[in-house]
Amino acid sequence: MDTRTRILEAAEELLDSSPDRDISTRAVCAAAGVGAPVLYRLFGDKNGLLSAVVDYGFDRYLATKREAQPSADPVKDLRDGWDTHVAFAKAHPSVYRMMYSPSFDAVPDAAKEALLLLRLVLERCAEAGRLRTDPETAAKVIMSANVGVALSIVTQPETYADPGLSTQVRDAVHNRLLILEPVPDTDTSLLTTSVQLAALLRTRRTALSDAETALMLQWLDTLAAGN
Amino acid sequence: MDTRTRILEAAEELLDSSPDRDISTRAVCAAAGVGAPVLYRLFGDKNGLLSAVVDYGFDRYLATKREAQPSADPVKDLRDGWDTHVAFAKAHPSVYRMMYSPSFDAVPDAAKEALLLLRLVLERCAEAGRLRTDPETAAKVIMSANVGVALSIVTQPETYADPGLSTQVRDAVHNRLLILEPVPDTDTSLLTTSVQLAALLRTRRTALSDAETALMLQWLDTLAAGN
DNA sequence: TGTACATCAGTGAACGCGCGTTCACTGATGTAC
DNA sequence: TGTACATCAGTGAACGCGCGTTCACTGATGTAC
Repeated sequence: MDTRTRILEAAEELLDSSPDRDISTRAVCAAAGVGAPVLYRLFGDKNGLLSAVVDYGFDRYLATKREAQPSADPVKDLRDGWDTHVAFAKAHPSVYRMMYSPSFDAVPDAAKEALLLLRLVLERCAEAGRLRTDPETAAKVIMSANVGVALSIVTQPETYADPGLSTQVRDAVHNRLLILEPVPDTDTSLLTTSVQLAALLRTRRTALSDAETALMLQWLDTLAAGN
Repeated sequence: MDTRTRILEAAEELLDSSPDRDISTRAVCAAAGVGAPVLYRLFGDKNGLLSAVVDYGFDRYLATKREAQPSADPVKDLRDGWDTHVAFAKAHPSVYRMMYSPSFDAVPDAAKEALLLLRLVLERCAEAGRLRTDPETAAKVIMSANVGVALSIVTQPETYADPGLSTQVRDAVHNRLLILEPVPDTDTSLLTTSVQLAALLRTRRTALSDAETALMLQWLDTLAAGN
């Protein structure tokens, strides 16, 4: 293990055992067995060290995501992805908190890559006709709930440690966004949705003008009749 | 406003504008216009001050919860409770983060009271025959998802600020835990149907032209966002 | 192959500032008699 | 009502430690000739 990694892991270990989630560069150097100037040559300053700790966390997190081979069942992959996320949070509590509830202003770009990887799985679900909403929105819905569960477990284990909790939130969210049986007839669901929306438009006041509503109803008719 | 409150609000304001979410007692005293010894007489030490800031946050949070009169529809109260939670997080970002993702080891007892108040609403839902699971579990499921959405909005506004997101996560979780009314909430079903149809239009070829589809998607957005 | 020199990861020791915290004191207010 | 005294929220000024950071230097390694 090179010096840089040794310092990063020492920092992470100290963060995990620090009551106030703060560390001194001196303690990190002592734990890693190096003099202070080494840390400053490698990381610039304390902020540089902390950013590197977060990056190192995301590296390992994204590595677990990337090495997971897509299976034939994208919905299963989606569930596995949720569980992997929670497992990472449990394994690296301090780093996870810095990743998703950081002390800095900005969350690093790696968080966006994590969201992107989730969206890719959801796009596979969509292609399989299993997704109810667009992948972009679904990714944000799932990610925010996933982060919530993981942070709750990490910050309030005595209340949220129950292993069934994560599964329940996961399935609650997933089952709302996904179509459970892989059988839906696409045209029918276009038909059904169009008819349903038309009924709502006819009976409710909405944000649309009368003219817009009229034209929309006409198109909904087209869709409902459509080939 | 008494000195104690003035110090607490000065501390909160400084926290909100501090890039690294940390403050010095000196800066707090300066902002509150008092000498340092006053802070130490009132709060003991810096940790005492920060704990008091969190407690003060929970005080105001729980106050909004308590003053909300139970309506005839517990499911509506449940939805309102979710929205109140998110609104508080947006209004007090730093304090909210200390409340639900604190730097200390322990989350204060007030967090448990918040969970209890949520459970009380759920018990009313259960009495009305509207709850699918036990209130205790449902409370944890809802709370962890609610915290996730709120923290995502607060820490990554550029990605999660979309006001529809919170509603979608809320409804995804609620609709799984609750038994829907015979007459479902109009706005929600308009939202759901619009989003659903938009997803279909984006992924399928239909009888509509590209131009028609584009305009329709725009209107569906309006409906989904709509009042 | 041997010598001279550049490179660079490392060391020991100190600097000095910002910070949490405390000391000694003041002035206003309430109260017993 | 007036006086003496306790209480206590406040002040100005300093203490001193921990911390981030840097200085001057070393010893190993690679490389040109």
